[in-house]
Amino acid sequence: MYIASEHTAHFTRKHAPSDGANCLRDLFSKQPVEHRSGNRSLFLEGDEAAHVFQVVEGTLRIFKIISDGRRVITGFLYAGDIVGISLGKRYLYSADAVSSTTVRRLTRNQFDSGIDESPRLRTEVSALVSDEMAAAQDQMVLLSCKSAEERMCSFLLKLLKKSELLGERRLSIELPMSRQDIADYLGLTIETVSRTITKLINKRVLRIENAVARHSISVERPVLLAQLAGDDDDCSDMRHDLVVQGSQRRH
Amino acid sequence: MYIASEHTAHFTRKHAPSDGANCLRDLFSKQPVEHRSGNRSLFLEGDEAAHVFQVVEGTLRIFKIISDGRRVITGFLYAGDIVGISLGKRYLYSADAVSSTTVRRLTRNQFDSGIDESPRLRTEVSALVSDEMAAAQDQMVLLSCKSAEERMCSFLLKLLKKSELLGERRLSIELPMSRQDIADYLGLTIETVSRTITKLINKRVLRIENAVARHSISVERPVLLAQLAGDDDDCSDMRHDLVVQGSQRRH
DNA sequence: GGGCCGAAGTTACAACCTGTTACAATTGGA
DNA sequence: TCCAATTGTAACAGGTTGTAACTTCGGCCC
Repeated sequence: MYIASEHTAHFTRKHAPSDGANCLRDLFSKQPVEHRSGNRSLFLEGDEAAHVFQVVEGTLRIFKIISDGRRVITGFLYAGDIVGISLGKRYLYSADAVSSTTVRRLTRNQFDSGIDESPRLRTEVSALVSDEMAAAQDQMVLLSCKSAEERMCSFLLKLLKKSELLGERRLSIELPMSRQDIADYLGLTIETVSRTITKLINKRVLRIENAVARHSISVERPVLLAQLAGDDDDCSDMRHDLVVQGSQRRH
Repeated sequence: MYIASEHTAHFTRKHAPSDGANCLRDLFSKQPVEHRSGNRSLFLEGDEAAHVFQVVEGTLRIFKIISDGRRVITGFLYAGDIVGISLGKRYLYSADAVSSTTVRRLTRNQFDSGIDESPRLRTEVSALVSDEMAAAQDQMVLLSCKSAEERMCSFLLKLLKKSELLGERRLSIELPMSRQDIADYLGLTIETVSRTITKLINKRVLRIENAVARHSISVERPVLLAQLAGDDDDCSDMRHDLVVQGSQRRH
């Protein structure tokens, strides 16, 4: 199972103790780094889940190919994230590098025996799996009933928050993946992604950095972006009052 | 976290040993059964994850309420399934009963100490979590790029397979949930669900049982149903050849 | 350096699916 | 029986997609 960044990647870094294997990061630290270019995949859906990977640098793409050849990207992984904690025997999805990427790997046995020794690591793994599940749920909500614009804004907002966590001061987003990748992740077509970005630029929400063409975007109005994303954190305020039967219309 | 039925529920039943706590089912067996009618929920999203539940009979509904009041159902749970193995501190979603339902419950502590004692139970929990993740991935694929008809057929096919596992001989499906529930689960509107079912009846794929109105459906042409569902198990055959960049159109 | 070429991205327009709205039909309980 | 809730049907509108252009970018060769 891949790990859905956010809190977790952050978490992994923050609690870094001196040595031993007090956090998952330490487990990987002695492994050699491997380099991956765009086309060779780390593993394929259905392969025996022999390894667990940690992203050192770059971006990974987690995806499934369905019967008619279409691709569904179920997640992206960034530096610090861990992938392959698939508790089953086989990977549930394929993984390859979006751009030039370096990873470390542990065999399943190394990983399992590593976490067996330490209750602390077990807790960390549990937290990672839980985060991954939460990310999957959020993605289901996004795909269930958000418009193209809401999806695009949610996606950008997530990237923005991530770059803020990493200590970026400017409101700029690096998009290592292609428009096609974004489309396959958000359940849209490449044209809709393009059109939506253009619309957001016209609304003065975004601005294209002249630098690296269209893979660097600056956010002019982050507040508007958050509003357009439309996920006010699933309204954990208005809970106990209305757990009514039907939902409103519009999907 | 809820557990996504299929193999798992089956698994839980099959390996039932004599006594002790050799499988998760045994952990629950001594707990008293509780009855739930439609409106009182088991727990709400954001609540402290204090309990783990096992469905004894009936059907549960797992859902989130988003900011504008819409409801997204992320899963249904049937007899034998386990819900609430949320490894985090709080539930990721709400749960209530679709129809009259009975459950057993363990406190988080009871559950945790139960599985801590037995490596076998830990393995079982891992498998359940893995299955849950697989179900979430499948749902993402469904919501990403399937048409209304494909979604409806996938849903019915899943229920059909479940009833076959339980030893049903006739090709009939019981739908305990309402059309609105199905709509919120498949990311459609109630009208589209209605239209699609009507279309499938006209195609002689389905037939309405005159009995319990529209909550009992018989499948006339299961093969066609499977074809229309369009998930040829994510084409695990055509793997190693084309892991190409872009996907085809149509989402 | 200049020009050709392909890949990636953008834009325009028509077509289609689904959501919206409104109303009818059926069911089940008061 | 009436009434309310659920479900089914139909016409319409709207957003997203599909198709097909065009533009931009980057690499390659001369």
